[in-house]
Amino acid sequence: MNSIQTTGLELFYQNGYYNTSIDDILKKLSLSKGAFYYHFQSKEEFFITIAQTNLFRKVYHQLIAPLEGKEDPLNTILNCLENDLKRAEENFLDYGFVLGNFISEFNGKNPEIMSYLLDIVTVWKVNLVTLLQKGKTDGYISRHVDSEGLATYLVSSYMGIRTLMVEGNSKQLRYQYIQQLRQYFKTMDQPTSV
Amino acid sequence: MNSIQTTGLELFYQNGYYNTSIDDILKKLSLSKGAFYYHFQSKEEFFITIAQTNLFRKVYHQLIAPLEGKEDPLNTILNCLENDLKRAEENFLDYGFVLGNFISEFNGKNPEIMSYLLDIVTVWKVNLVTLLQKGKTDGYISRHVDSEGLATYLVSSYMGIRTLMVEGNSKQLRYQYIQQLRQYFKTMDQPTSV
DNA sequence: AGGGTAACAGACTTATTGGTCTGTAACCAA
DNA sequence: TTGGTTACAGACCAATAAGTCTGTTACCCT
Repeated sequence: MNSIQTTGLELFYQNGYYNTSIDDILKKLSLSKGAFYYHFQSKEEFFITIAQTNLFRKVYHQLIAPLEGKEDPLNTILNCLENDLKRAEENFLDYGFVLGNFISEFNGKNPEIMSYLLDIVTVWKVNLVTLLQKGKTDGYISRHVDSEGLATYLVSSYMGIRTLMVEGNSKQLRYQYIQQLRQYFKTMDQPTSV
Repeated sequence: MNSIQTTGLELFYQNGYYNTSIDDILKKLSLSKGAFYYHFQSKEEFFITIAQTNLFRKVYHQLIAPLEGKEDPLNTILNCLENDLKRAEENFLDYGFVLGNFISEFNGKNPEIMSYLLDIVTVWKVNLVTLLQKGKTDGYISRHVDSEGLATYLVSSYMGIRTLMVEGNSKQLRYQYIQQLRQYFKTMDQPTSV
């Protein structure tokens, strides 16, 4: 059932995987154990299903899709990240970056789940690299920029700022982060007149 | 007992707080429940003690102390971060950035513990800001640099890269991260000849 | 020596966990 | 109508959790 997955991701995100019981999810939906184990083999298989569908869809929708079909890569990336930070900020309760939270939770404990999570990161990064490369051939970005390195840097810094933003002054953090990124991007602009 | 705290932090770091039982810690030390509850009131109070002493000491030792008494701030910071990434890389099993892991684990679940963790982040950030400010007055850093913003950016990006480095190619990630940081820092250098 | 206390040992309690199993209501084809 | 399958309900089970409680050492002070 789709509602089980949706609620599952929601609670796993809020409380963490190990800290969320099947009963918690079922209670919220007024369902029984029988319902759950009819559709899923185990808690682990359940989470993997969620990761591959709901979680991936979420990341794609928020961080990859907004990049498609745009012209100026650096500004597009900047806007995409800023929008996502704003969305997190408006959320009364923000629990950090979903993907990042799960990665740090499963690291060293469940290699199989880890690989699925890191796959999602890879897809995100590959999309960034592709966009940056295209930006270079299109003359938006200076050719001496290391696309791979920049993508790594973007992903990591974004994961970090989302982790930090759980404290109070998320607005200021977002402003500072975007400002620094903008400053950095300036050094990579390829003046269109060249 | 100090060994309980040391082992406690070790296991909490490896498996997470909620996924580490008191028995796990005691089994590793061949101690009994009585020993633990004689020294600590509860698991929570135990962790808070660890956070305030062992965890803080660790962060201070690795990320703050190496900055003290140095001249050139940007290069000092760069070297400090690079050394810490190398140390993480050499660790056969790396479990990410201790502080970052705990922050994402306790977020939304235990506000009290969260505040202690965020305090440590603040101390780190304040030290960075102070160093950057000093760098400006000493003529190492251009005056138009936003120290607060840069510190935020450094902390967040470092937390993120440490989270990412748990996958296989940590060496490449470290290289890319440091390279990007170096590139960024170049734009802030104040030529000493000016 | 002996009384007292600090520093434990470990059995026990209660609550919660993931998972199993039997039962049952609704529906659909023949 | 009936037989069977789908989609659940919920009691039950074994394992594990944090925390309690009653001992029992070892040592210090007098």
